[in-house]
Amino acid sequence: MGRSPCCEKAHTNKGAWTKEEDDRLIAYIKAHGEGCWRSLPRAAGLLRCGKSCRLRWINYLRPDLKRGNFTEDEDEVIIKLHSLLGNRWSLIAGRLPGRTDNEIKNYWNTHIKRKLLSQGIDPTTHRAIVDPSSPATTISFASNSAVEDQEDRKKPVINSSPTEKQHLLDLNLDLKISPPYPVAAGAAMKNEGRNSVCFSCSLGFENSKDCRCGNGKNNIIASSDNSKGFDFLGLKSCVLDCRTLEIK
DNA sequence: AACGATTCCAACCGCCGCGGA
DNA sequence: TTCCGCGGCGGTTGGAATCGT
Repeated sequence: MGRSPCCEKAHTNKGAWTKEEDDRLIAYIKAHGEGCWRSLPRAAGLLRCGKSCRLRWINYLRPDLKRGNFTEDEDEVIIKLHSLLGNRWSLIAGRLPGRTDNEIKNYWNTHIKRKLLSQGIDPTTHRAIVDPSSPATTISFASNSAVEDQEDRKKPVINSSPTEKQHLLDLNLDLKISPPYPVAAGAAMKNEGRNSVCFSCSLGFENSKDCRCGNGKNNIIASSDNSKGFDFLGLKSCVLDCRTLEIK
């Protein structure tokens, strides 16, 4: 039994897309926009399954895609976000304009994994690979009360003292989203002068009466950075306030 | 030049969550 | 409340391109 296939497999092409198929897909989406992927192939005159069309469009044909090598900055952002989000490639891609989840996933598997391993960092846990014969070292992006400087807080903290090691050894980087502490959030906005958003806005409820940050349309305050899309989790600016995340 | 090994990435597969009936 | 269809996601694969011998 099981789920019915997403399309009639007997009459669909597979494998690499031809120039003609690309042109048809582009022309159709330009004329009608992205929409019902299931019916798109037939409407566009393509012998492809809807999923295949969607993938081709999103990963290759979309006009806003940035092609070419990843920059050092992008590398850093990917590593940082991966340490926080794990293999949530679509979330990571959402923070890198012009990059797709598939592209980032491939890049991670082919480049970054190797790069981290060569630096002695486990790409899965983002911890230093422990050599049983040497003292354990832990790398953590968790907020560190001993490091108050904002810039320093964004850098990984390498701990190798036995006491700190004990404390952080079982740190689980699985994250849980929780509302920011009102006072802390307010203070953060006031002190840091950056574009933080309240929990309502971070969830996309920018019209909510609960909006406290002023980014909502009910509280129109000039916001240069957030004019395009909202800053979910504060990751757009690559500044993730650990106070809004609870580390298990 | 030829061949095998390795790397890279586009595309596929199957599962999951959401929303509508 | 349950079922079903759909879109989206992450893991995996196949084959082209590149490299090394």
